Amino acid sequence: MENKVRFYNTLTRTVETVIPHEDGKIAMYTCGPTVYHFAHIGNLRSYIMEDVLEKTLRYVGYDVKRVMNITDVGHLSSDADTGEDKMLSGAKREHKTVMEIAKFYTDAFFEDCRKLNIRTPDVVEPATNCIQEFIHMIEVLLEKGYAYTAGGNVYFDTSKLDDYYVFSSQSEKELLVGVRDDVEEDVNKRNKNDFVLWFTKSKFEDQALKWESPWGTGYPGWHIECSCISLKHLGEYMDIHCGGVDNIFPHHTNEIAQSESYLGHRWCGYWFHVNHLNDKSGKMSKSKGGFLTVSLLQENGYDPLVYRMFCLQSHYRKPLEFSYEVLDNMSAAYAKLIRRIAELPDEGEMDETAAAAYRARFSDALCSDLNTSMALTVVYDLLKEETNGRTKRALLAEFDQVLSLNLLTAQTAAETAPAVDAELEAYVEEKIKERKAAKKEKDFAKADAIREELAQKGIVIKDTREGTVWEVQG
RNA sequence: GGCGACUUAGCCAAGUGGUAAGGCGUGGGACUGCAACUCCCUGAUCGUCGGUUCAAAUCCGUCAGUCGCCUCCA
Repeated sequence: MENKVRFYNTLTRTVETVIPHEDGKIAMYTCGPTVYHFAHIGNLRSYIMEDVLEKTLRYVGYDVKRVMNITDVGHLSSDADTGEDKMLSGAKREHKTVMEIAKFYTDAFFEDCRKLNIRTPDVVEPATNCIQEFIHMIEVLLEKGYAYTAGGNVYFDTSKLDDYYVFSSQSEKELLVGVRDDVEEDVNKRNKNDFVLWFTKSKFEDQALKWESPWGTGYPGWHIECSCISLKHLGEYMDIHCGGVDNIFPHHTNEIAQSESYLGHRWCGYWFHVNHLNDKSGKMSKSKGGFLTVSLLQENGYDPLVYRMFCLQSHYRKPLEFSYEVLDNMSAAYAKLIRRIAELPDEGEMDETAAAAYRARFSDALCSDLNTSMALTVVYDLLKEETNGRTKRALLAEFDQVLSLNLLTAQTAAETAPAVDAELEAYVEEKIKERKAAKKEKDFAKADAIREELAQKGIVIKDTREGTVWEVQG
């Protein structure tokens, strides 16, 4: 039953069944955040979908070990040695040290993840913890002839590989360097796609983080960290490597080049890439600025889980366009869903026949290239199913292990309303009593006046079958 | 210029050869003094043109549009 999770493998460009290197276990790696600024909701889309993948694997019975790095050094705005380090510019912007910046934004990242019910990976490793490992790998690459030094830096020699462009059918000839105006070409490179493994030449006035190395004092290139950190914690064979589609080239391409050259054998068999969240003007990007964060959504009154649901109702390989209109749509859908579930009576005998059928449908949806939209449909179908509330609740709790939408534990609007003091409560209860009397005497004008009076104070009343209820509008 | 993805009702979206799931919204109805909640009903032939096939949203080709990558990016 385990070997049935299928998803699109960027390496083979087909949907494949995952067959792990070690039976029953999955070694999974995720490129973590660059902690020079807040993660925006587009970044978080990837982490949400990867979270669903991880939980799906666990749901069907795999023992998953997941590792994530934190890029706290070496991420230049350009791969030439003239680019400014993003950590450094973040520190300058906020008048803090690089380490303070890293700490602050790492914490902020995991706080966002917590709000979105994204599980923290089993291992989280900052790049700055692994400098010795980076140096070791670079030494081996130099020994094996896959790397060379030039102009003070160490470069990976892409011409030593038969198949550098593993993810596409592009050839070196077809790739243009400098199609964008702002890219500076590094004259030290032997081949246009060679990339830096170690920098010693730094033009930054205050490069805060530097380490001794056989090539001089300096700092690592961007790609080396993911190779080393994954090897350190997951060993020589990794099953699934995840990230956003924009990492396919050059980052993941370079990781493969380094890792397989270092190891001398095939490294990772399955590559899972999540497509971008766009807004009307195109890709939401950290470097473009003006991006949306989870905190901003909350300030605008949205439950972060509404955003999670927004992501789940789409497919991870499709570009998804963000708009407040669609988020409002989802907000209504989520509130309604939670309310319906909250009303399910916890009664009856567990209906095993129905449960088995729904379990099968649910896991089939997720195992079919992570069809989260279909998984949500299974939830809706279950709510409509002719079976008892206890069975539905039990299944929903189970499905929520993967969906993580707080299906049963989310609070309805009434429950999240601000607390009211006793005085206000007495006042409202009195008014409701007055209104009830007015209604009894068919004095609807007075009844409506009382309702309006309360509404002015932000109190909304509703006549339900069980009597009049009220809540303070948050 | 090269590579790649996407295009299904007002919006989101499933569906990979046999005559279109689901959600939100809209409209109508039931309930309610009214309203809200809830419940019921309500909608598309699948970007264009052409081909393959007994049969295509589903396969092939074409055109168009949108988006992404090509050393900042999830």
